[in-house]
Amino acid sequence: MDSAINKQTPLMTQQKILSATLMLFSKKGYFNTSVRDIAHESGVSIGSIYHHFKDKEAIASAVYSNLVERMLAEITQIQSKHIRTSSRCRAIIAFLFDITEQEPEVMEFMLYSKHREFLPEEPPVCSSKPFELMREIVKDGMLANEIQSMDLMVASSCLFGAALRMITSRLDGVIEKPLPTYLEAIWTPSWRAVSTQTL
Amino acid sequence: MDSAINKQTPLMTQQKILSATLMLFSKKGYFNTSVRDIAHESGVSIGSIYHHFKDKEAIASAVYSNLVERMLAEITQIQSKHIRTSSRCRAIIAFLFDITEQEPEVMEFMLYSKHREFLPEEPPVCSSKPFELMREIVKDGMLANEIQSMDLMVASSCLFGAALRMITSRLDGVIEKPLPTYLEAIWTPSWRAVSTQTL
DNA sequence: AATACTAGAACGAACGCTCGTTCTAGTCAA
DNA sequence: TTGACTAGAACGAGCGTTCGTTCTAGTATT
Repeated sequence: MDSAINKQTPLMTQQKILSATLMLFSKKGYFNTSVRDIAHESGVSIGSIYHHFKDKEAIASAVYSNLVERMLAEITQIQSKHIRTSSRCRAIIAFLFDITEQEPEVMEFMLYSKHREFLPEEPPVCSSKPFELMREIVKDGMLANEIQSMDLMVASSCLFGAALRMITSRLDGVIEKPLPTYLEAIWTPSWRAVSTQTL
Repeated sequence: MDSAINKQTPLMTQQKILSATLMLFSKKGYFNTSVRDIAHESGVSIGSIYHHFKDKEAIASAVYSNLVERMLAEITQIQSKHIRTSSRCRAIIAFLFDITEQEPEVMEFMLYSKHREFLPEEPPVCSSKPFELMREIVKDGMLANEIQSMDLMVASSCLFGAALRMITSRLDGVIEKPLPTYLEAIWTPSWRAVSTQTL
């Protein structure tokens, strides 16, 4: 029981299913992707897919919560590595820009798909934990007097709205250069918008 | 022909179909709305629907281009009524906030649905005419030295990103108060982000 | 070591249902 | 009577899902 036997299959199969699903969903969307497509793309049979997941929605749900958890972990780490609010928020935007370039499917699926259409249970993205944490960070920034005191939602939108807009534009193919190119250009005015300091 | 007879049906039927469709699409999404649903909601029969529109996609396309055209007209008018860039942009945000409250379906459909999934031909929203016009206005603002000179996409994202984020948050039900309440709160930092003047 | 047994992972043909679309019949104004 | 319009039954394709089965590996028994 306690021996280190390598069972090759139980989690690996799930992973294959999940990553194929993320790819297909971000490329074609939930409704244009059939379970057969997932089977074909992942190399896992339909029967096996249904052995591991209750139904198509459960696959989507697993993909989604994996990504949310990963985002949360990353942002939590950023929070602990930086002290000043400005460094924290800047690092968050840098992270979001990087991941948009390296794994566009992730961002595509997180920001750009209407989860409510196929995950009726799930709350909207912007009330998910990572977004809540971002607002938490902004709130701390106000308490520390780094950010002007104002409505929390307003401040968060001002700080991250521009970056998020750049991300969706990039995913739409409206921006040609990689996002990290624009990090400074976006960060300076974003921070200027809410900072207590007049630059 | 030129008499004032009220033919009840020719355009009215199309309008009934289009407005029922907008309502259903924004509530349940394209794929969760069947043509039968549209028939039932609009009070127009399936046969009649297919008499007026080639297929389901054509209905979606008509809804979409109607909205885009309407937006464009509105923004064009704003452009001509205001001279300074700041007034123009502020008025655009005010308009977007108003329409979000009065006809949330419109904004829901324009901003929040993944058109590429069901309108493969259509370019993404942010390269549609209204958005282009908004960028045009920003560009003029830079030439007039009202807005700091920087990448056009960056400036537009900074100016409108926060407002757009507020809109999607409101549509998601994360914000309880009507958007126009926040107009000043959003506008001040948004403008501060890109203005040439240090406030 | 050889055998019998068990658990669960993998498989894909088949099912039933819903969808978009077509078809045929009917209505009404000119 | 004609032609634009309406109606809803009928059709067939494609979907998500189920099910009976086979395959694989680990375990217990001899």
